Amino acid sequence: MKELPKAYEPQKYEDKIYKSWEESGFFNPDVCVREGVTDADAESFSMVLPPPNVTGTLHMGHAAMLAIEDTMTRYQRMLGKKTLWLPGTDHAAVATESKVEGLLIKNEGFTKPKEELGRDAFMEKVHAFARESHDTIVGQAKKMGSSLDWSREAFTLDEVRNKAVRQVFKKMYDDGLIYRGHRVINWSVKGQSTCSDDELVHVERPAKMYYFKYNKDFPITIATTRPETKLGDTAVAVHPEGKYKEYIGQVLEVENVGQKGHNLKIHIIGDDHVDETLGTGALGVTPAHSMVDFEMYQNQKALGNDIGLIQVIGEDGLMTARSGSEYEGLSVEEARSKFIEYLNSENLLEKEEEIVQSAGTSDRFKDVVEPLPKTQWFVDVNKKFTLEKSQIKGIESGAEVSLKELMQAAVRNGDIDILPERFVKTYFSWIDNLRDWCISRQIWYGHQIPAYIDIRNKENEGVIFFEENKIVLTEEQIDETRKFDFGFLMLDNIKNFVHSAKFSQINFWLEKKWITIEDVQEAFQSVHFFTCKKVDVFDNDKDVTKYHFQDPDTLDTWFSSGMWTFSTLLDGDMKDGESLEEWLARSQDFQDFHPTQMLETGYDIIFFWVARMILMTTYTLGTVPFDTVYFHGLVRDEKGRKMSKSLGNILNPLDMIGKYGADATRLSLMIGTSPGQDMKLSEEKVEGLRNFANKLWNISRFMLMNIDKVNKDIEIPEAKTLADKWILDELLSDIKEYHSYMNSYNFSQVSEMLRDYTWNKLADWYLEIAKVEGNKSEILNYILNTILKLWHPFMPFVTESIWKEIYGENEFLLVERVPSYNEDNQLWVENSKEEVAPNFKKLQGVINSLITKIRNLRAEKGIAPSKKLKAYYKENKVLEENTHIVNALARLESFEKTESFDEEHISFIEAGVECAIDFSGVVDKEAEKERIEKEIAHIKPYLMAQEKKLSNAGFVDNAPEAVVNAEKEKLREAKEKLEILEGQLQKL
RNA sequence: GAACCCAUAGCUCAGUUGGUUAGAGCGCUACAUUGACAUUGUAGAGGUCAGAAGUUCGAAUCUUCUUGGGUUCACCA
Repeated sequence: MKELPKAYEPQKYEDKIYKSWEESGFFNPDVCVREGVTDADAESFSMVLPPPNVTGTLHMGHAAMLAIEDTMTRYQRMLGKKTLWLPGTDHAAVATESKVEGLLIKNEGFTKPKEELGRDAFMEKVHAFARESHDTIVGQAKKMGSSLDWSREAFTLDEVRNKAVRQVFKKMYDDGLIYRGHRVINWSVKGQSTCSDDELVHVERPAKMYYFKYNKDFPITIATTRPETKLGDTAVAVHPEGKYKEYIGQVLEVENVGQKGHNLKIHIIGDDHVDETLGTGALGVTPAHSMVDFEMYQNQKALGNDIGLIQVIGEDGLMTARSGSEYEGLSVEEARSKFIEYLNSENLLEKEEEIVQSAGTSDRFKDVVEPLPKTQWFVDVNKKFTLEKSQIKGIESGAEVSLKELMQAAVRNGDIDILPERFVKTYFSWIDNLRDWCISRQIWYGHQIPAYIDIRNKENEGVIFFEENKIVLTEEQIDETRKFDFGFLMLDNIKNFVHSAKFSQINFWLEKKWITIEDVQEAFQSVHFFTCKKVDVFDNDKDVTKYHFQDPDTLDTWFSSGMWTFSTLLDGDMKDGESLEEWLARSQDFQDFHPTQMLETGYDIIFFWVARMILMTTYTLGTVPFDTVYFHGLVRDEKGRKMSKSLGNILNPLDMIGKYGADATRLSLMIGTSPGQDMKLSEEKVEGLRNFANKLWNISRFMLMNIDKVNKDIEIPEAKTLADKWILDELLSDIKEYHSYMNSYNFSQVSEMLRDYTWNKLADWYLEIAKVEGNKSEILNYILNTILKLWHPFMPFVTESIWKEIYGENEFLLVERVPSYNEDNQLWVENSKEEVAPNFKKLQGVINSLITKIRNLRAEKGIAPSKKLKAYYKENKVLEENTHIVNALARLESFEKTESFDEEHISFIEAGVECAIDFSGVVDKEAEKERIEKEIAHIKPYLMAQEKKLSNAGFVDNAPEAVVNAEKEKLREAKEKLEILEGQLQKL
């Protein structure tokens, strides 16, 4: 006999409970084994938390992710597995840097923060922001109740991950998969950086299509929405078999395009991609400012026809000198007007057309990207390499494969399951269209590309790595270095150099005559560390070559997060001279927990992250990163819109937790949702589930008041009454379903089923009966323990709070075993369950409304109830078994005690009770019989016809085998169904 | 242009390989209320499962088409 407070107030319990979990150490599987709550030889379950970006705070999408993953984790832990859910955050390179830039402009009055602050000071701001953001995120994750093993927390940009990144980069470079290529890339003028194809968001906008000729004599009209780029045209592409084919191969000199003296050599080339039905049927080729045109340029080059490439737009978004003196320095818009003006004045413009165009926009910087030719780092996804060791189905160790093939094999051959299945199609169609991955970014925040350029190599291509940890400097190198007065450290023998703005640093290295990777690492962090490129800037007077220094490129953030499943499991620090393989081999966590079992994330990052993890992991390890991918939907507001600040429709998880508790917030993100389907969330839903949490609390409160002596480990007790049997049997069959739903990740179904059991069956029915029947201590104890365990993965706080209230502060529901289903425990005789159980409720309802009606009548007419009433109903057979009804009547009796009924009202109640009897299954049984008989009558003639059909030799011999088999299958199915129906009839 | 998803009660959504009388939550209506819980209880109303055709003994479920909404990718001469 214990008593809980009257209402559950989440705010009073949640922080305390989370703290107790953390202090217990049970989020850490090692502690669980050490403390004996998990068997040392138990199976392991591991999952990484998709690391949130350190760009701010968590939103509802993160909350959904945390809720689902925590539920998965807690379930696995309660199954007794060694369970690891590994936390971390993502530095989110571009996103974070541009966010900080924006904040500095907005809040601190900078206009160009990076320039104004300089590298060190700016990076300090970024790091401070990232730290703060990280702390917020961790705090929020804890508020949600996430059972993450914080002792293993990682960051995509910390030292261990950086070393892993450098190793994998080098491996890929050595395999020839990473290369430096000059090609057209997406350039954000605003962000002064490249963007990968996937980072573009296409935005529809109105545009004008201009039809024109380069000059009066030019035979072919072309069309474009970007006239200013036409100053850099080097070819016109026509269909090889089309109307202009006679021109193919000609080079037409076109003078004075756009301005006097701007002459172009236009090669007429044939290309299959040209569609004569579109535009003018010919295509002006601007290799420098269009990806498609660049490909044509490359194709021509491969055929030995160098059509040339003219870059007319610079990285600053302004026209270059190559566009002509009148255009140089103009913005693209100004250049466009000027060029159109020119075309008009020369009467070259044939037509203008209003069209809608979708423009590639940088997701991070929000400006329309400019395709520009640049030298960048790429990962070649088509090049074959030797995969030394492979555990992937269909790929032998030592096989020659490309990254694309690896990514395909991992999913196609069943090593990775993707749920819901339809995303498999999305995945493959993405891979089919995958181009080489541009991995370099011209920003400061991120993993610096671990490659250095030899400035004395004119080609700018001398990329070599630090092969050894420690490099001893020769006298020659030291002399060489001293020649440069701007702080170069020349590493001649390995063709590397380090430049530091801090001369003292360089001098220190020169003094000690050797340098280590750590020194360079340190330089990364604390001093300016530049790669440098030689540019064509000459000062003719002094005849001195000048060098322009450029900050080193950093890696696309997905390069490091692509390694997340294994980089997080690496042991502390990499030892000197150790290879990645050796490092992994001695990392216990990697041995224990990789591949992970589950990856749970939003479908919006299937390409960015999921695909890249598959790429990086299959390449590096020859294994898959995870066995199953589960995609949840995106959280939208109640009108189905994306949550965004500008719409002001953001529901903040912390607000929800504060108002309704973490359990309600979590459940609202799981109940009524299905995998991969977007979910609409409203505050009302959270509120409703807060009510449920309170209900659970009060159910427990009531049950405890009726339990004599609590027992944590109580076995299933004996059922004494029909009601006992019913409620226990419902529980046992729900346990069976529970596991089957949990194993197929049907969390919505599970929670609805549990809610139905807890609220509708247990609270509304069984507990009412228990009040009357009494003496149910053991059954109540057993049921209470069981539902708390079943609910725990979903509602960890309220269940753990109740558990501790009952069994004491030192007990942890967190590591209890979830009840398993056992066939032998099934108590109920099948038909009696169906016959009686559902009707308890309906009878109660009828009686209840009778009470109401009688009461109203009494009020109206002043009529008293009969004292015979109770006895009358007690004689009724249906009611004999149903003590609840008896009780209800007893209530009526006592309620009406002082007055009396007349005949009329007794018959009125009789009619009502007859109605109740209708509900009680007696009549239902007949109806059910009738229904089944009807269905049998429906199937039987079909069966006979089908059998006749199949015994007909003419049909069997002449029809195709597949058809005959299909007919046989249908017959079998129908027979099976008939058997089931007849079985049901038998029971009735 | 292509692929995918969605259309089921007033709203938000479930509905597992086709098979009972299509379900839940919220909302609504009526009633109850000293009780573990008003963050409550009981009951009720409300659905030609978007439309059409087909396959089938049987279709919300499978096929095709149509309509409306959405997402993603691509193209944009």
